[in-house]
Amino acid sequence: MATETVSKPVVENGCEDDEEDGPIVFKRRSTVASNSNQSKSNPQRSNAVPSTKVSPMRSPVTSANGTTPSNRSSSVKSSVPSSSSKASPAKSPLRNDTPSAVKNRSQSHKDQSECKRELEDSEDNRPLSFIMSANSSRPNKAPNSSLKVSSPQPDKKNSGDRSLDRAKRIIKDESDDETPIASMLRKKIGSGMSGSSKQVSNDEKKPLIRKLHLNGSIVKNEVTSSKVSGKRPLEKNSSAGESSLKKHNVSASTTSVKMKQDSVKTESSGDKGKALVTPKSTKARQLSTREEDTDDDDVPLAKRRKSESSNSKISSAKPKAVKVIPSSSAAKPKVTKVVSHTSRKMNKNSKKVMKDSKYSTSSKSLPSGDGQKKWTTLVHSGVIFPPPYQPHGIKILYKGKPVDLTTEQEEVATMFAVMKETDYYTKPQFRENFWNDWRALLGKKHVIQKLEDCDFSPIYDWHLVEKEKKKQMSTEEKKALKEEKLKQEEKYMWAVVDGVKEKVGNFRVEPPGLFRGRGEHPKMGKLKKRIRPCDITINIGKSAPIPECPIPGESWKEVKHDNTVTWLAFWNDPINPREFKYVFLAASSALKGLSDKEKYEKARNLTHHIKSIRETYTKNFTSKDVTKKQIAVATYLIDKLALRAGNEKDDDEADTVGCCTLKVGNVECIPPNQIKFDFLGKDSIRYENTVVVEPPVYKAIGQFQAGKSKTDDLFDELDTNKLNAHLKELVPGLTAKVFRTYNASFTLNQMLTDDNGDGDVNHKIVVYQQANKKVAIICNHQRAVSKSHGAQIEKLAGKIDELKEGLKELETNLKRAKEGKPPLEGSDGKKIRSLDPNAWEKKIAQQNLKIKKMELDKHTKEDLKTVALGTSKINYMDPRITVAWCKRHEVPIEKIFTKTLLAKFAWAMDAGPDFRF
DNA sequence: CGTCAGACTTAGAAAGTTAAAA
DNA sequence: TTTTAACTTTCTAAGTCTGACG
Repeated sequence: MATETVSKPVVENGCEDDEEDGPIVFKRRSTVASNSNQSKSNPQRSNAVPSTKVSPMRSPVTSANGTTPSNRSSSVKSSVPSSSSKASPAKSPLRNDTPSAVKNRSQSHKDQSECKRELEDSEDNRPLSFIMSANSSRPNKAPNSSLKVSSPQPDKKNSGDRSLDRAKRIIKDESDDETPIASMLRKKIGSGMSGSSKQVSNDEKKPLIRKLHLNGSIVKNEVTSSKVSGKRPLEKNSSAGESSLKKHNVSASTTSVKMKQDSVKTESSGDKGKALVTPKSTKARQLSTREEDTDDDDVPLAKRRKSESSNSKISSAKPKAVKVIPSSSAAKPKVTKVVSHTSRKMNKNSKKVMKDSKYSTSSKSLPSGDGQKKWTTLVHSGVIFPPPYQPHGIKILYKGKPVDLTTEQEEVATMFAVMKETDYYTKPQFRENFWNDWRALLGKKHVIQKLEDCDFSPIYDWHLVEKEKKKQMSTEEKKALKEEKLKQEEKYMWAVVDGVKEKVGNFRVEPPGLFRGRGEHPKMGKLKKRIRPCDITINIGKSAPIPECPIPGESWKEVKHDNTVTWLAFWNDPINPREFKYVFLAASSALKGLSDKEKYEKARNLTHHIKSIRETYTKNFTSKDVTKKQIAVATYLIDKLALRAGNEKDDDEADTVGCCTLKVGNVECIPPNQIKFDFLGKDSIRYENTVVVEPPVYKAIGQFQAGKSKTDDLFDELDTNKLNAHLKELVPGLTAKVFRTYNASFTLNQMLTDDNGDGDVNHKIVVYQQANKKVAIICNHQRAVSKSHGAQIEKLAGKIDELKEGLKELETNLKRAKEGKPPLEGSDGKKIRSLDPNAWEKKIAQQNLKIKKMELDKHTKEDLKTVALGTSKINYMDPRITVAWCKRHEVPIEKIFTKTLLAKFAWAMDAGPDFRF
C-alpha cells in the first residue's frame, strides 16, 4: 500500500533534526526562503523552545505501523477498538526519515511512506509562521494612522489591502502525500501516557452533553420538569443537576465511543465502496449505499430516511424512537424516552425519522435544508431590534459652514464620521458608495454637493467625547447599565427546542450602518438600512405562541412553522437582497453540536478512504480526459494544501478565489517541479505558498495554463459541483471541505500523539499551541498584526537588554567575590551587599533563566503575530482529540477551551484518553 | 446540466473582559 | 490604582453545498 506513489505527503515541516515525527501531513511547510531574514535566527529558537512541538515531526519509525510500541496508541487501540485503531493502521507507515536525509531525499519516491519530505531546510519545520513573518509582511491595513504604524515592515506590498501577506511556504515534498501519515510517532512517551486521564474538568459541560441525547427524545414541552435529568437544566439549577449529569455523560460517552468505533471498523476493511460516511449526516446517508453496515447508529438512519418516507418511523430497531406525531400541531412528542444509551442512538434516529413528517414545513415551500426534521417543538421570543436613532444635533461643516441635516441624514452622516480613523474612510470605493447612498437622502438639490467639501470632524469629535464619557463611568454605573440591558434581552436569549432550553446565537437584529466588506469589495460603504419587523420572517413551532412584535404598530413579515430548518428568523440582507441573514441557535445547542459531531465523524471516516482517493487521483494525473485530469489535480491540491473548494462569485463581490476558481496567474511553475501559489482567498486573505508537487501534477498544471491569459480559469473544465459530484462517487457524503477538516484534525492528532509528555502543565500547553499553530498555518488562518505589536516587541527587547546588563554586573561581582573584594555599586548607585561566590552564581543562573524566558516570549510573539489560532480550534480540530490529550496528560481542559468552547464541545467531553482521530 | 435560492459553516475584526504589569 | 496586554465574546461578512428549476 502505501507505497509509493500516491501518497506521500509532504511533510511538512519538519525536518529538522532528528526527531521529528513525521507527521507528514502534507501541508506546507514552509520554508520559505525569505525567511531568511530575520527569522532566521530564530529558527532555531523556535524549535528550541517549543521544543515541543517542533520537533515533533518526524518520527521515524513508523513504520510499522506507525505504531510503535510505545505508543499508546497502538495499544490503546487495541483495547479500544475503535478509535484508535483506525488511525494507525490505516495510514501507513510513515516513516520518517531521518534527519539527514532530508535533503536529499526528496524525491525518493519510494519509500513508502515516506515522508520524506524533507524539507528543505531545517526550518521547515517550523512553520510558516516564521516564515510568514519573515517575509511578508502582512501588514494590515494601512492607512489609518493609528494603526499602521506598527508594523514593521509594512509596506511591503500591498499596501492597502489587507492582504497580508503572509506566509509563504514551501512545501516540498514530493509526493508523498500521503498516505498515511503514519500516524504516530511517538517517541517519548513517557510521561503521561498512561492512563491518567482523569477527568478533566468535567463538570460543567457535561450538561451539554446530555443535551444531545435528547435530541430526539423526550420531553415535551414542558421544559422544566423533565429535564432534570437530561437536558440542560436551565441554568439555574445547575448545580444540583450536575452530578447526575456527569454520570450520564459518562455512560453515554462510552457508548458513543464504541459505536463509532464499530462503525469505523467495519468500514475500514471494506472500505471503499461503501463508505459510509460515518456520520450520520444526512447526506451521507443518502448517498450511502451501503447498507448495512453497521447500521447501527448512524447509518441506519440514513437509510432510513429514505426509505421511510413518510411516516414510517423507522426507527427501527431501536425502539424508542420517538414518536412522531404528526399530529397536530406541534407535535409534541410524547415520547418517552427511554433508556439512556440507546437514547443517543435513537436520537439520531429520531431525527431521521422525523423527517418524514415533513409535514412540517408548513406551507410553503421549500423544504430547504436537507429536508429532515430538525425539531418537534420550538418556542422562542423572536428578535430584538436596535434602539431608534437618537439625534445629537451636531452639525457637519460644508465648505466651512455648518449645515442643518434631518434626523435621517444626520444618522447616516454620523455612521461615516465615526469611521474617520479607519482605512475605509480613505478608500475611494467606500467614499463613492457612501456618497451615493447619502446623497439619495440629501436630495439632488441639497447644499451639499460634494463629499470632499464636507468636514465631519465635529461629529467625530463628539463621538470621541461620548466614548470617553462612557469609559469614565464608574464601575457601578457600568454594571447597572449592563444589568439593565441583560434584563431587557433575557427573554430573547433563549429558545426551547423539544423541551430543552437552548441559547439563541444572534437574537439582535443587525443595526443599520455602512457596509464593511473585506478586501476590495465593490459594495463597501453602501448604507445598510435599518431592518424592521416587516422585513423579518419568524420560524416557530405551531403550538408555540407567536412572539409579539417589539415595535408597536408593526408586524412580522411572515410566521412559518418549518421544522426542517434550524433558523428562528431571517431577513433579506439589505446590501444583497437576494441573500439572507438568519437567526440560529448558539453553538452550544444540541442541534449545532450534533451537526458538529457529524462533521468530524465524516472527516474522521475519510481516514479509511484517503488512500484509495489518492490512488485514484494519482492515476488520473495523466488521464486523456481533460476534465478528469483537472479533477485529479484539483483534488490533489485540496488534499495536499487544504485549499477551499472555490465556488463561482459574482462581479459585485470581492475578487477572491478557491481551488476551482484559481486563475492562471495565481500559479507559477518553477522548474523542476515546484508550484508557487499566490492568490486572495476567503476574506481576501492572501495565500502565498511554494510547494513541490509530483512531476505529473507539475506537468498538468503547465498544460492547463498553456495558451491562456493570466486571468483565465486554470481549471476551465471544472467547478465545485463537478468536483463534489466526483468526490461523492468515491465516498458517499464526501465534499471538498471535508479535506480541510480531515487535514486539520489529522495533523493535530499527529502532533499530539507523541507524547511529549514531560514537563509541567505550562510546557504542555505550549506543545498544544504549537500543534494548533501548525494547523492554523496549514489552513492559512491569519490575523492582522496588532497596532502595538512593534512597540511591544521593542519593549521586550529593551527589557532583555536590561537583564543582560544586570547579568554583567552579577558576573563582575562574582569575580570580585572570588577575589575577596566587595561588590561594586549598582548602576543606580545603590550599595549592594556582598555575598559569597555560590550565592552570586545562583543569582546568575536565575538571571539567565529570566533572559531565556523573555527571549522565548519575544520569539513566540513575533512568531505568532500573523497566525490566528482560534479559527482552527473552533472549526477544524476535532475537540475529542484535545479532550483525549488533556486526559492523557492531565491538563485541565479549561486551559485549552474557553467557557464557550467547552459549551460548544459538550458532545466531545467524554472522549476517552485513547480517542484517536 | 447549469443556475439560483436557501441554509448553514467558517472568518477575521471589533468590542468587551480579565489578568498582569507599572 | 491605573495602564496595558492578553484573552474572550460578539458581530457579521464570506464561504460551502444542496436541492429545485428550467
